[in-house]
Amino acid sequence: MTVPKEYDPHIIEPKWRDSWNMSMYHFDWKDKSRPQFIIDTPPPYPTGNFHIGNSLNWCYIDFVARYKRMCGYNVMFPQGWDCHGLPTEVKVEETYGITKNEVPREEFRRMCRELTIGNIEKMRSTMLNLGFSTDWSNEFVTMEPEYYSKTQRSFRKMYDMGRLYQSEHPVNWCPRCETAIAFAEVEYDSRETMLNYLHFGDLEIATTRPELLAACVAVAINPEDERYCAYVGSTVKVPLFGHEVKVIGDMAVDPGFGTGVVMICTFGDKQDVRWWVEHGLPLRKAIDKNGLMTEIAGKYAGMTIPDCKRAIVEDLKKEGYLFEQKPLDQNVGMCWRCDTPIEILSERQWFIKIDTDEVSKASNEIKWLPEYMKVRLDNWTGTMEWDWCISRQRLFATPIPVWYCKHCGEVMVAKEDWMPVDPTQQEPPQTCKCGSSEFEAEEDVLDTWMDSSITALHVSGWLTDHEMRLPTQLRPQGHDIIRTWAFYTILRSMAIQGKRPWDAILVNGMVLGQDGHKMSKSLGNVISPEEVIKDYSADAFRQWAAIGGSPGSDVMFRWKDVVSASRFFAKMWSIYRFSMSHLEDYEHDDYKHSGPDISGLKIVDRWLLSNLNRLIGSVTMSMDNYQFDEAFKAIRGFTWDILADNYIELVKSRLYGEDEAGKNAARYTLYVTIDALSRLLAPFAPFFAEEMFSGIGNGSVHVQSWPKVNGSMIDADAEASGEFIKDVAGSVRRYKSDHGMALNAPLEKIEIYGTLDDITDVLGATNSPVEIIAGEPDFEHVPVSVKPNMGVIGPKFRGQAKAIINALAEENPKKIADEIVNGRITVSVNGDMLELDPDCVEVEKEVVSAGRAVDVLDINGIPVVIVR
RNA sequence: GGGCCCGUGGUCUAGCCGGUUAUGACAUCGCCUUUACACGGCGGGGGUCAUGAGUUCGAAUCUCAUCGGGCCCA
Repeated sequence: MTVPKEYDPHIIEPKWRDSWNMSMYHFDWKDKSRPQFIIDTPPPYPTGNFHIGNSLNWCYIDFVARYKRMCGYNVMFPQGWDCHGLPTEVKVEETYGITKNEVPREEFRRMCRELTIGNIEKMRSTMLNLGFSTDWSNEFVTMEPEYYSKTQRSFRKMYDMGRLYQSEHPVNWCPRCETAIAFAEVEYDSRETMLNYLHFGDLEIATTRPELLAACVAVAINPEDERYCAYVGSTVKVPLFGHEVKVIGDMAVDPGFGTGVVMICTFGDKQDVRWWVEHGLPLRKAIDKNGLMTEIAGKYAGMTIPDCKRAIVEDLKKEGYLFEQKPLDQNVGMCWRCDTPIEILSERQWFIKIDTDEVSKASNEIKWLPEYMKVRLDNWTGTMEWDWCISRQRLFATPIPVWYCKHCGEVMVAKEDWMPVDPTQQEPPQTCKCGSSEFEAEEDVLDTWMDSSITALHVSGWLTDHEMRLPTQLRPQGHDIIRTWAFYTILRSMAIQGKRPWDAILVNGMVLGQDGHKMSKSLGNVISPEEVIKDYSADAFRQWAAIGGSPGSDVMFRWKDVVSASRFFAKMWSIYRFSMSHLEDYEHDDYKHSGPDISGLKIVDRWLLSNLNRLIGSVTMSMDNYQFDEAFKAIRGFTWDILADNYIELVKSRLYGEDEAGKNAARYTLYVTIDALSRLLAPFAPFFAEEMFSGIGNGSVHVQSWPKVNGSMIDADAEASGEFIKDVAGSVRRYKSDHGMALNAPLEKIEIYGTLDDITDVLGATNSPVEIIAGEPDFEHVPVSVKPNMGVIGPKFRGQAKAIINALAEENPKKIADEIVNGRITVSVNGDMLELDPDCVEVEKEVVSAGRAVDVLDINGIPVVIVR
């Protein structure tokens, strides 16, 4: 087999991508013999761009999926698409130059669908290029009836459980998107606003929202504030509007803020809502759904909020109410989609009751990776005040399956067997209790988190003929959506099935640009995975993902990491090419059937195989702990430092030599190592590993088993001897280098004063005669210093340790060295004689040559004499 | 204001339930074309492990404080 000199990923990667039979990654619903490993893959929003952040997360998922499959699990790595939502609506409006109200509802939804289908296609292509082992037989698309009927059925089920209700309640409202949004969708940003001081009846208040004067329903003071406590119970007149409001006392009022008097409006902020509820205040709606002032704002009616604010401030000044203005830094809640400041409006909405105890209980059963991410969920659940508002006033989303009877107003929630259903297009198939068959459709739609919070249920086979497989094994996701997707999924899984959705959650970090900042178009630091594939390779990108940082931490994208990844593949390829040139006519089946003849292996072979088995052990452990960076670094270290830089150099003479037994031992070792490495690399570099494995094995590497540690090959003696040979070869190489000699130049003789059974590879590697000599050489080792071994002395002598160290420093090294030979060291500590074990110290010796024309190398205390 | 994470050579990073000379990558400098690889090999320089205090025989590692950075929330 001829292996090309250079590895060209632009040929190899498309070759495998196009020839792989993806059915090898399918989950087997019927198989009960293998343990299941179901991944609750995040369904990305189909923007048409599978970006680098997605890619990092998917690399992690793919590492796990491929690893678990090789370990014998029945793995499901499904792929979903979370289609519904505002961005698509906005994009459609932009693309066609329309607004959603200008075309029929169904037409608008069709446009959204089409855009989404095209976007999914683009993202799928990137995913295939990145080599993900997606199970496409378990793909789901939330806008398809098959999926959203499940969303609707979940609505019905939770309605029947009494966990869903409709109510007029204050909600966060985005005036631009004209929809209610959940708290999870509110982002905060600090902005400078003006704090306005107003004469307010006999009182003085400070407010940042003078435009809400029309909505003022009370004035509050702290009852312990002596300046104002007498006013509690009285009424004051609202400036400009003239209506009378009560003065109430509430401990939540901060006497130190502003004047210590605050006006309560319906609603300026969340605190207003709390007061409104606690004190049973009336409701005055001054802002409508479009963000315009209502009738109660009198002459300001119809104005936008900022216009109204300006006009009212102007009038307050004119009328002499406003006596001071101070700038104030304030955190403003904004819509996460469009950054418009949100308002709190009271509207009739659908809500899901939140049971935080239930969520906490499930969260405690789930293994969080990294563990500290759990705190984020706990903090969120601990501060929830309102239920989850699930209705939205948009179009492209799952319809709320509800009608209202026109006669008696009764709510008719669709039955499960009517679903999927769009109440705006269909009439209920039965009449109302009151006998009427005239209904009004619910036009609101569901929050998209209602779709995506049942992914775990969906992939587990919920509402199908398959056996239910909940809990799934792994939820991989970003830390930015812990309070949304993770929270809602747990809530829904517990409510509907009474089970935790997953055994473990693996939280990935965000990808930062080369400059250390979050990737964003405005900073111009965005890199697409397709770019990386084009310039380097998918495997190199995947290696960056593996090695760039431990899961959970934010990872910087750096081109040089991709470059060094490509270099590793170049190196590995070169090793592979070298190995294959020696394995051409090699019949590895002999070894396969009868097992390796260990006795035929040389020390260096056993040293390598011992290290290989240790590698397998450590990589397996890292993979089990989702420590991909550790795993890959270990593979890289073994390959480069042990296999390439040392083993191959040491066995070259055997491989090119005449001794068949020695040659075969090296070939066997190379074969086993290449085989194991291709399997270890398979989860990380599926293309490269496949190419490698195709040269030595049958079938795809991705259906092979994960290598197992062969304990009998782990041999500390072989490791020590092998290490020694490696060190001798290395030292001699360095010696030649230092003395300006060619590295293959022969030396007259090398004398090793120690024990070594097999000198074959030392001979080969040094290209010089080697003699093993028992006993001491004709030069002296002079002990020059004694180094205390703190790891032994510390725990043993505790408080005395320091005194012993000092005492040892005083002693004559020669005396200590002599005592070590006798097995007991005595040392005088503060006048007392103490006995120490020899392992308490290390004696450093200096070699003094006895007049021969030689150079002496000291290798781990063993003298090696070089005769030139 | 509260919570979480982090601060290690020029840059990024490992180590962090205390114990040899603090890991590796990139960068840098010197030497080397040796029959897998110059996208390579060998070697060198470069760190008060943010600062200060404490616990301890011993601290990058544990505790507290300070400073700085990031994230989540109010």
